[in-house]
Amino acid sequence: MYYLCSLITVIEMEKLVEKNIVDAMAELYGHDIDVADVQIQPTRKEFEGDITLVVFPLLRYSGKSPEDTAGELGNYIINSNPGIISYNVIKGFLNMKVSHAAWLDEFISLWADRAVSRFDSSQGKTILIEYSSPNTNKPLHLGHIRNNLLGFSLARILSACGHRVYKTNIVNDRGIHICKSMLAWQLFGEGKTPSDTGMKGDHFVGKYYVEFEKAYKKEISELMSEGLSAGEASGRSELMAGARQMLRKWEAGDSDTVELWKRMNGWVYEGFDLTYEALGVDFDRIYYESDTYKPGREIVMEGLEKGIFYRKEDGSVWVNLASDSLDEKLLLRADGTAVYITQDLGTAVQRYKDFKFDRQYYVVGNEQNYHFQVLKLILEKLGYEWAGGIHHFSYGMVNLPEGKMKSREGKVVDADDLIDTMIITAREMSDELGKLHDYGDEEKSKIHRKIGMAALKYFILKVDPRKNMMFNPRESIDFNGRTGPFIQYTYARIRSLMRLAEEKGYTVEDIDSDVIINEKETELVKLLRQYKDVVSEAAALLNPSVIANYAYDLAREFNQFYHDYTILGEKVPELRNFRIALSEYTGKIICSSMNLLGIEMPDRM
RNA sequence: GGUUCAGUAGCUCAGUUGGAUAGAGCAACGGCCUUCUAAGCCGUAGGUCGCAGGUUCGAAUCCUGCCUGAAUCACCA
Repeated sequence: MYYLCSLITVIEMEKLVEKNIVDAMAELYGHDIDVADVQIQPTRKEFEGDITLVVFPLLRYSGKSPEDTAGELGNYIINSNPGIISYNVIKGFLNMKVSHAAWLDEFISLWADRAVSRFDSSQGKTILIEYSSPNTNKPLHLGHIRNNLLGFSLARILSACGHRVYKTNIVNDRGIHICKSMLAWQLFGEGKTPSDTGMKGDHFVGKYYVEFEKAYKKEISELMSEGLSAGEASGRSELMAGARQMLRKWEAGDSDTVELWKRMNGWVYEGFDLTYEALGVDFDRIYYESDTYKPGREIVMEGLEKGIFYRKEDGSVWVNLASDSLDEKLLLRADGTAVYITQDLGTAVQRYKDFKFDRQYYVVGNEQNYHFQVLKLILEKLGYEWAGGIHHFSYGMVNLPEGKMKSREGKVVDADDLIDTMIITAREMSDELGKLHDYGDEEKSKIHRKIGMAALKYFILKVDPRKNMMFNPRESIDFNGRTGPFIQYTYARIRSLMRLAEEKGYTVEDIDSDVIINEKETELVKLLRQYKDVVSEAAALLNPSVIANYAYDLAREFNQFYHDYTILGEKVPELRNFRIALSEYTGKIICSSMNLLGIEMPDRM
C-alpha cells in the first residue's frame, strides 16, 4: 500500500505525521496525547527539511532529553511513513523531509484548481466599508491616498473571501470650511471658473480656501498691530464674520448661497473624480453630510426624549459616558446646529436602513479613535443592536521628514502631483531601459501609468496599516527592490515566457507524475500553497500588508528560480511541462495577490 | 495629567499561535548580461529587538515598571 503515498499531498502528509506522532507517543512512551499537543510547522529555510515537529511540549511525556525524544520519534516516523524520506534533529526540533512525489502532488492539486480564488462564500457577511471621506474645500493629499488605497484593498480582500462588500463614501460637503472658499471666491475670484483657468476643479476651489486663510491671517495681524489681542482680533475679523454669515444663510436655505455652494462643490467633485480614477478606486454609494446632518439631529432628539441624553441650561444636548470611563460629549449646540458626531449618527442609521449590514468598517485615521469609540457607544445606548457590528479601521498617519502634514500651512504632498510624478518617473526609467521600443505611445503610457501607480500603491500598502509611516518625497518611492514594479517585472517575465511557450507550441495539458522536483521548485510550491491562507489572514487581520509582503516573497522566489533553471529550453518534456505550469501558476497567484491590493499588472514592461 | 498606539540594522519596513543562528529592501563595497526581460541574480558588511525585571524548556512576541515619540482628551471636521 505504500505506493499510495505518491498520491498524497503535503497537506495530507502533515496530517498523517500528526497522527504518526500520536501513535509514536503511545507506542514509545505509553502516553495518549491530544493532537493539539503536536506542534507541526514548516521548516525554516536555513534548515534541511520540509516540516518540523517541535518536541519540547512532548518532553514531559517522554521523560527524555529533547535530542533523544526527537531522534526516537524521527526513527519511528521514517519506519512507519514512507512519505518521509529523511529526518534530522537540531536541538528540540525534528526536521522531516517530505518526498518529492508529495511535493509534486501538492502542486498538481493546486494546478488542477484553476479557479485561484475560490473561497467559500456560504458564510459571507454583508459588509460596508466607508473610506475616502473628503472635505470639499481642498484637493486630496497623501493622507487621503493611504486612506483610499487601504479602503479599496480591504474591500477587495473581504470580497475575495466571499463577503458581500459595499464601498461607501461620506462627503463632508457642508460647514464653515467650504464657506471660506465660497467667500474668498466671491471676493477675489472675478467670476472665473476652473475651465477658464485650466485648473482642476478641486485645486481651483482649494486655491480660494488658501486665499481666505492668507487674507484672514493678514487681517488678524493688522488688527493685532492696532493693539488687539489674538482673541479680540479674531472676534473682530470681517472675513470670519462673513464666512459665518454665509454658513447661516446656507443652513437657512438662502437660494443664492445654496446655488453657489452647489456650483463650487460641483467643481470639486469633477476634480475628485479624476483623482479617484487615477487611483483606481470607486464607490457603490456616496453619502453627503448635507443630507445626513438633519436626520442625525432627529436621532439626538429621540435620545433626548428617551432620557438617554440630557439638555444643559443653555439648551445644548449632551451624553454622559462617564460610566464607560469616558467624558461627557456634546451632541447638539445650544442653537440647535449639528456637530461632527451628529451627522455620523444620522449616516450610520441611514446606512443600516439602506444595507442591513452585518459589519461596517470606517476607514479613518487614528487621530479619530476617540470619536469612533464614542460613536459606537452612543449607538449602543440608543439601542441599535447592529451597533456591535461597526468597527473603526484605524490607520496611522503619514509623516513627512519635516513632521506632520498640515494642510492649512501648505505642508502637504498633493495627491495629483504625487501621482503625476510617479508616472513621469516610471516613463523615464522605462524609456531608459528601452524595452518597449516596439510599442505605440498610447500603449506605452498605459504601462507607465500601471508601473508608476504600482510603485506608489505598493509603497503605502506594504506597511502595517496601524502604524504611522514615514514618507520622504525624494527617497521613499523606489522602483527597485521590495516594490510594486519589481513584482510587476517578475510577472511581465512570466507573461513573456508564456508567449514564447505558445510560439513554440508547448501546451501543458497534464503534468507527468514521474517528475523529480528540485529544491527551488519545492520552495516555490511551498509559497504557492499558502495563497488562500494568506488572503484569509489578511481578511481576518484587516491587513493588506500581509498580502503585499507575500506577493514580494513569491516574486523574489520566482526570480531566483528563473535565474537558476532553464524553463523552456529543457530537453526533458516532462520537466518542461512542469516548469511551464509552475511558472504560469506563479504568475496567476502573483497577479491575484496584486489585484487584491488594487494594483494592475502589465503583460510587458 | 488621563486614555490609546508605537519604539527591530545608518534609513524605510517585515517578523505567523511564544520556537531554532531576528529577516528584506535602500544606501556602501565586490562579482554576474553570447543564455527564456539585468526594474534582475549572487556575495560582503551592518543588531544590547528602547531600558529593567518577571512568566516559560524557550520571549522581538505575553505580564509589570520605567524611558522616548505620536495621536487624542474641542460648541473643528
